Amino acid sequence: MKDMLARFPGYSLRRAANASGAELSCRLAELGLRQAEASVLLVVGTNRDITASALGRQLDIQRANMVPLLKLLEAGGLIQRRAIDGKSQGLTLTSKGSKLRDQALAVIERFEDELLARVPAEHRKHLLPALDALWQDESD
Amino acid sequence: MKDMLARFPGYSLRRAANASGAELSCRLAELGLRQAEASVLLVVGTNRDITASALGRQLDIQRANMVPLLKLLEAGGLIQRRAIDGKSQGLTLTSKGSKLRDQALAVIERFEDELLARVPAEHRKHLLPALDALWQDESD
DNA sequence: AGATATTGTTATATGCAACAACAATCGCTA
DNA sequence: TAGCGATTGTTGTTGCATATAACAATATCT
Repeated sequence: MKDMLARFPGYSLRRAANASGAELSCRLAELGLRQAEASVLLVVGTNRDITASALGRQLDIQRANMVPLLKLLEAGGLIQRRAIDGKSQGLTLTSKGSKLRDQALAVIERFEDELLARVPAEHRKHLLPALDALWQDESD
Repeated sequence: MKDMLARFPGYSLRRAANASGAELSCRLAELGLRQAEASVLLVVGTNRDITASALGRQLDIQRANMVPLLKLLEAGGLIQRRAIDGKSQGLTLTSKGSKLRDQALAVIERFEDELLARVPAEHRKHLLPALDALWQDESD
């Protein structure tokens, strides 16, 4: 049965990420947000005037893919771009964006709590550090 | 910086899955396989004459999305379909498919070993059970 | 000042997954 | 056993996330 695949952490990782991702997407959709958009709101909210490409690096989203993302957020009146110099542009939340950010944060925190609650107590505190080791680069 | 997101297991889960998934895709590409295709080979290899929709259920792939996947594998001479009854069709690996399955398995096992090696020893054994709790349904 | 790197952008391609609809077939039950 | 409901394989379409290549404008380093 699932013998073949369930013993692979990598496979479990993919399935778990898909399952939980789908769930989170559902909940964020009620705010009219997708995951990538919500993550942008969160980061911009705590990093005033962060540059578009710095944001992309932090979220591991290619510069090119940030464009439609930011365009949409700007069109929705959630973020504001202002020129820092002739090349870069700083990002800020509008007040509308800031409110939505707070709502998104609440949704996400609730989601994360429930997610963690699903893992057996013995393993719970190990999950985050184990996951972090799989992607967090030593450098940054 | 990453303060905002790194404390969320769900976010870490997504990033870890993306990172490791990209890596695995790379390695499987050398065999001309994508992840979904490799997983089909593995499961069909251990479940002779499994039905297309049963396979989809096991891999959590919609019936509709199995079609092009299986079509490609069949066109590549890796699997064979034979009618079980007028409705269902059983899947089997061809000898070519079987060989490729073995290669894929070797690649995956190596990948999984290296993946696990990256997580600190204290957390290592907790990873799989913790992940499983996030998606494995109690039922099956 | 000039070579080099970075930034924002366009355009395009791929992989993966979701949904709706449909004809054919199977299986249960009334 | 006749028929109804569920299942199977399939088509077509959509959306989302991600990847790459190319480009003009600008900043930065030497």
